[in-house]
Amino acid sequence: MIFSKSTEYAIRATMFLCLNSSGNECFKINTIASAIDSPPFFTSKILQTLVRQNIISSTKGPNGGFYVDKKSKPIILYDLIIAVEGPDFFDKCLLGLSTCTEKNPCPLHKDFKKHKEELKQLFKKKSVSDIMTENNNGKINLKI
Amino acid sequence: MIFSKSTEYAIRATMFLCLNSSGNECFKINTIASAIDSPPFFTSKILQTLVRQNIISSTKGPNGGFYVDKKSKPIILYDLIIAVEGPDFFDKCLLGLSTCTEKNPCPLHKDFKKHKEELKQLFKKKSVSDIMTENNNGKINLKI
DNA sequence: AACATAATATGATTTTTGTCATGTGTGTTA
DNA sequence: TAACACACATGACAAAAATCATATTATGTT
Repeated sequence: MIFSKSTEYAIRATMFLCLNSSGNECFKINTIASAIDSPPFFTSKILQTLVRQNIISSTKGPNGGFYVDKKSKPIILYDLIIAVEGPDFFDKCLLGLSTCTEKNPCPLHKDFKKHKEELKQLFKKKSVSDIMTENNNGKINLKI
Repeated sequence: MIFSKSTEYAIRATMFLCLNSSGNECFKINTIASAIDSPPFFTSKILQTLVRQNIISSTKGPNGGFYVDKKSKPIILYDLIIAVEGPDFFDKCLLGLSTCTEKNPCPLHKDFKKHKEELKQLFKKKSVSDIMTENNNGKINLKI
């Protein structure tokens, strides 16, 4: 609805990693992609940008793959989202106006501001691990 | 942020029409497009789909153009949005899962539901004219 | 040394966005 | 009333961006 496919894949893949990593094990891209029903090569590219931005980690070679470092700080959803969508994602104007500011707002600015801020805060306060433990009852749904 | 360019243009153009129509006057596409800083031919196509869906009106010939019928029922933002984005726009899964339902939710479903519903209600209760009168103080900002 | 896997670069496909040419109806005017 | 001009309607086309696929390279493991 509001995210690009790239971001959808990024979130679902990271969720898969957080869900299945008890220690520091790796998952190769084919395992991840088939677990979340995504195109492997495309997903691989997205995960590589996450690695470059230190959101997740990877190692090459046999038994290599992508992983999350359980010991390092948790992955905040907001950071994950803007890593793919760009840093100003949550500050864009609803009507696409670059001139839209607090002083010179677009007609929808006032009405939308509250909701935008709430959404931003939701994603800022929740980590991917938080989400996974919240959903710990029953099977986790990550497939199309 | 959450809308396509098509929807952005549709909303801005409709706002322009509501703002400038006291009686039943017409505005040709070049007037509209330059008022909202949008590509004229592309905008024209979008407005034509709005006409087909009875959201706005149009007439051909000299002094023709697009217009809003002030006497008919107000244009609800929700209707305008789904006229362009499609009827299921506000019901799509955040993670892009078609299997995501209340019984079988995606991991973000519960957290996002409230916000999605609030957004939906916001757009359902406001008409374009409402928005324009709300912003009646100062110049209305519809340009890029 | 052989192999497995991510990293990188390149290209193909699809969707979105934007342009152009022509058709169609409406009003004006001679 | 017939010719003409005007503006939307329609469909074909073009460009750009997003999505997806392939081939090659680099790197770490065994």
